[in-house]
Amino acid sequence: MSPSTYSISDLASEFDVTTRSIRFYEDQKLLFPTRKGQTRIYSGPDRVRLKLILRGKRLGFSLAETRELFELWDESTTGSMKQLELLMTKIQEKKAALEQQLKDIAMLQLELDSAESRCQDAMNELKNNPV
Amino acid sequence: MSPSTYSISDLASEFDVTTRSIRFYEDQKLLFPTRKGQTRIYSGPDRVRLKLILRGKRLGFSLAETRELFELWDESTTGSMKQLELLMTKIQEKKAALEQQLKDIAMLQLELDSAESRCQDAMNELKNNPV
DNA sequence: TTTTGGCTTTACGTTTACGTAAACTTCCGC
DNA sequence: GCGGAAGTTTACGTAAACGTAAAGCCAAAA
Repeated sequence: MSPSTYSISDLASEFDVTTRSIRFYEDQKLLFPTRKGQTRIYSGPDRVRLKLILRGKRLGFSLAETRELFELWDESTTGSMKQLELLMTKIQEKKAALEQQLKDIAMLQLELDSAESRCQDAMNELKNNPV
Repeated sequence: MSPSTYSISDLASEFDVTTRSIRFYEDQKLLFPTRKGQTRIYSGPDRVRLKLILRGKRLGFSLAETRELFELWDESTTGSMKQLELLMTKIQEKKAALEQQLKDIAMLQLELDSAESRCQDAMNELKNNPV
């Protein structure tokens, strides 16, 4: 079964990032591993956070954005109505941004498909009509 | 009907970017407007290029990546088989990257939906059970 | 004619997200 | 008990993508 704690290099190799990056995320208040002496110990939830950070990055989220979401989420457990409404707003914003991204991807896929077939045509032409 | 040429501020306002950015893209060999005296004149194809640059940016493409695709595409008209094959490879790579992005978005949408309903629950709870 | 608005170049500054090197501790196997 | 691997902190360096003056050209309006 999957372990319940991880070393920094465990996570680094699993997600293919450098330990430097992981420490940097901690520096930016995105991760809060516990310590055993000086050594960082990462829990299951820590690991999930890292996964979310990286997913966010692949989608163009800045670390600051991701941190803001984490903070709102964390505060929401103890939060006032105001806090909850703010969180809700941010969630809607991100959802809307993802919708826009889906559109962008769809457009780009069409263009790449078109480019692909033009490219294919050119290759066939070259085969049948060598210079 | 839509004009066939554009000033730099036309494009800047249409796409909501600064003229500084547009000039920077030119500096990075992504755009090649003609000149009337010193003033830049953008054609329809130039405008399309800018749109592609910005779409790429929203999807996390670096300017260098986008430029490489542009260059391969431009060279493909006069290109050898080698060139065409390289272009084809790059197109496949981008398509694969977009597929990954679709997965990331799907995952994140699920998580945001879940967060949204938890948030909604917490808000209802607060309404029915005020502190 | 002057001044205003938009364009230009040049160049240094800034933010984000790390890379990289130095110098140090801790533990593990031999 | 010693070397090496893996961890740590501190701190300067870097690439990308612009921001932000500074200083000047040029055409239309006042």
